[in-house]
Amino acid sequence: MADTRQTAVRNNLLRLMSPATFSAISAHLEPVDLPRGFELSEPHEEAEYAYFPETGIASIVARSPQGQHAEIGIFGRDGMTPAAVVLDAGSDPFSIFMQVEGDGFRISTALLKPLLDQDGELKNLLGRYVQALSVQGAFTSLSNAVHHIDERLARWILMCHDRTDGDEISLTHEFLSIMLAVRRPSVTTALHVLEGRKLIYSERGVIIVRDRQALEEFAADAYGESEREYLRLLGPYS
Amino acid sequence: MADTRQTAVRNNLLRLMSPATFSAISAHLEPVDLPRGFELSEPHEEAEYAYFPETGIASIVARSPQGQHAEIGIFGRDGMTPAAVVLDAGSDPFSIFMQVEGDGFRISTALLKPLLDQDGELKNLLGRYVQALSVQGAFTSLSNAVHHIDERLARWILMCHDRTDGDEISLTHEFLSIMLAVRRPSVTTALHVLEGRKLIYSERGVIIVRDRQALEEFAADAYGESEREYLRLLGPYS
DNA sequence: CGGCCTCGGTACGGTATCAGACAAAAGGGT
DNA sequence: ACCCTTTTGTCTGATACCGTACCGAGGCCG
Repeated sequence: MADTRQTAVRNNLLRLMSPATFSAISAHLEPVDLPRGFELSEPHEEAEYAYFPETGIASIVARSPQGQHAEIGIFGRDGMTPAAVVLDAGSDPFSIFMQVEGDGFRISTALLKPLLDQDGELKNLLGRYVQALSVQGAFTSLSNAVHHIDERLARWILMCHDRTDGDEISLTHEFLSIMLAVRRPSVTTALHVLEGRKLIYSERGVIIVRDRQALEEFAADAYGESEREYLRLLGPYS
Repeated sequence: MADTRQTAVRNNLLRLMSPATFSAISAHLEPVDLPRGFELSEPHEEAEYAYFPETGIASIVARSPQGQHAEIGIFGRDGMTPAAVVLDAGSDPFSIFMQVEGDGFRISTALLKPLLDQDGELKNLLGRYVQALSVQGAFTSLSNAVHHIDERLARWILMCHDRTDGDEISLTHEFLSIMLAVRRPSVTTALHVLEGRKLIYSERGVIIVRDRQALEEFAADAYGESEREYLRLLGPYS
């Protein structure tokens, strides 16, 4: 996309690049559709492309040898993948896939890597994003350890809401149960709790945020720290 | 410590630096004692020094606004702190402190930063470590979500054992309960389980690994993934 | 030795969540 | 319109873990 203008993109990392860096990169950016379930990166495999979403939400999921899994982070227009390319690590052991469909840009990692090596400012920018992502993972870990399912669900809905345009998030209970690493019926009852408090509407295949602020109050201890860290490092993204 | 020879250090990251990089750094390394409880870095504060432990174990702990806390990672001679300096992030929101006393080296972050900026190889080395650390955090998160307390305890003992010289690890149940984010009596009973299976001895203030291999088998699904990732990125460290 | 403080063991009731199964409802395709 | 699949709601019993409290045991100090 040689003619993509930086002010027109929505991905926060692309927006934050210096004009010089952006023009060097944009020559190689291809727009891509990111349908639900699309694999941005597979565990232990070197990714061919780096992705910068414009819309939609991606999940990063860790899987244990015996097949247990849990989501350790999400990102949308606030981020990119793979972090491994920023850290000279080649691959990482996670599944990264689209959870809410969208679109974005991709660039071959073979092209991105040399750009990173010669452009310290770019490397620092993406480094700060990696920090934000890993802080998000850390607070997910804390939340998994100490918070109840309904609070974790509220946190998760808020994080998705931050990354979408409207108030609708379309996903099934089944899917949510994987993200939160709980039973599917536990999601159903937790959603009923949030609905009973008039924080959300819940319909088949879709959750609608009804009272964002009250939802934040409900999530209380579970939501906010990693968002503050992102803000400090990279500014607001919506 | 201008006369520190690279082959004599035990910290794996220092060992892996190129001789040129090491000699540039070693001029500024000061040896330091790291007593139990020593704060390597405080939340939201820019660290004055970077630390490279030679012995002992440090914990990285996240705290929620309401004061809940959980350990998200540990490191000893396999690592360093703060990761933030590698990622141009200034600070991070965690408490990092010595959990098992030891010693190591420190270098002023003001001196380390310019070295990182001009030495891409060094930045990549520490970048790979940051990846290893964040993978460790991710699997901690998974473990918090899906594994039982006794398995998580076994994992945790194994991770400490990897980073110490003998088979003894000295810490109290109280301390362990904070690390695992569980009640203190839950630690007591979980330790009894491991002891009953003859995997460890447990005495006042100290845990002794008795059958390392069986302990790994017990931890099974909880232990190993992040260790494999470290090995891939940075090799063995003991 | 006696006192004290830290640390570890145990007990009791309560509950969040699990495991598994089943049934009702909502769509989609032919 | 119908069937068939996907998604959601609900039930039943089990259990892992919690909050709290209390007591014994080990180590340290005068």
